[in-house]
Amino acid sequence: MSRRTYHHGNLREALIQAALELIGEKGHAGFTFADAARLAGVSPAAPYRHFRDRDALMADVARLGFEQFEIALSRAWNGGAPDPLSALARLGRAYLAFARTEPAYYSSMFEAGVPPESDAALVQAGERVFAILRQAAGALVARLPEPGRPPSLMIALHIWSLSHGVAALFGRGDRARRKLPMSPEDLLEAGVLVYLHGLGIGLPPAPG
Amino acid sequence: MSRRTYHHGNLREALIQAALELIGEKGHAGFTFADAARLAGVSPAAPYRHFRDRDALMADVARLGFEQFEIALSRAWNGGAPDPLSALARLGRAYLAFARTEPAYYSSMFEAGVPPESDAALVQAGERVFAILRQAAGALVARLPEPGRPPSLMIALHIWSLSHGVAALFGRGDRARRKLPMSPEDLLEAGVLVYLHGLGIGLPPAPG
DNA sequence: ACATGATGTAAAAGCTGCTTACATTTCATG
DNA sequence: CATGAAATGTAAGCAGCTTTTACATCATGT
Repeated sequence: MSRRTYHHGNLREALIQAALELIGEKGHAGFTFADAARLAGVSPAAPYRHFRDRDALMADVARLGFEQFEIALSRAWNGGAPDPLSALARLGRAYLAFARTEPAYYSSMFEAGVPPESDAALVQAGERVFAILRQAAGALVARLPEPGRPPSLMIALHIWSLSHGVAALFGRGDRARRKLPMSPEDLLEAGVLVYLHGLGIGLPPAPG
Repeated sequence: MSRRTYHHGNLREALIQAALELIGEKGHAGFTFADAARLAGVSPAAPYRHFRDRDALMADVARLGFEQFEIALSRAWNGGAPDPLSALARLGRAYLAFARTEPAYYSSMFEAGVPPESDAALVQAGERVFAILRQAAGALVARLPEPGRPPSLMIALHIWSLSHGVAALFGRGDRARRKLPMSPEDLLEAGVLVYLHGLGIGLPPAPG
């Protein structure tokens, strides 16, 4: 891991990777600028050439997390094909898969206390993620009769809240708050099906 | 705020109050053992007489948070009176009120990364909170016909997840992730009503 | 009264965050 | 090429936090 050249060559990326590794190991609290520098093989002052301070690195990790999240979710949604309901099921599983396989990203995005207004690119990345949920909600609601159709914004907020709740409480392996009698994926899918049935969308879910 | 006696008298409590104050101001990341000691008017080494380390203080704050949370929620549920649906609405508002008015407690409980298994009393306090939700779900499901009745554990998990999702994403004033066209309370209540309607409980919610 | 334990302080070692001054490399431009 | 500027890294240092150790002070029970 030691380098031969004076210049690292790609320190910015290396620091982000180091941050992800450390956050994944010890959580967002036990992540240290100096540790990231060590892991990248540079002096403790070098990171300041690429990030204003430790918080700026955290914010960048969160931004990248939202960008990866957007890729994963939009791929899962796949334009709503073949039908919105099965696409939504894929979307939910992709949401939980991201929280499980990328806990470092997820906690930097939602739990590290990064002030969203600190970085315009960060809020934009978050907006693009939400736009996917918004689009999915719109496709689902489109099958309801026009009058009395519930607002798709509210549906998107409900689905997002339920997904985040399941992911944050039960969706991260050992750090989950509770043992479940089912997988988080099944829990979320069942909840969304009940919710959609309450809206008049889809089939009544099989109980049990 | 300076004391006259050599011994503080109630340093343990004072440190917890100081921690809550500091976490409320700067978030769980920017909370410092030394700062809490300063705020309590003692030397930086004094807290170690009452807490093994900084994380132990965080864990105790989280435990107290769950205990306060239990009091607030059980009072709101009030045995399900006068009827489970309106009691559940109170419960939801109490959940969000706690997250809003006690953000320091809430973030120490759910976002600070306190390992739950570190303290048996902590997990027990969490269990007692969940027992309230479990009880509420049981009361709600009791009005459904016995065969095909959905498991109340699952319902409790869904309601908890939705509540936590709304609270974490939108329920903390300035630190909320997004501006909403409605209050978090209304968002949660609408979501729960749709969900319960999907289960066959309660009246169909008014759209809009 | 007085021994003992509980609770505080002082001092110090090791770490981190961050700044400043300096060293090395890369790169554009003539 | 040559060469100066910009980019990127290092070294050294200050301030603050965490934690430990040795010591000081107070409270309590017999």
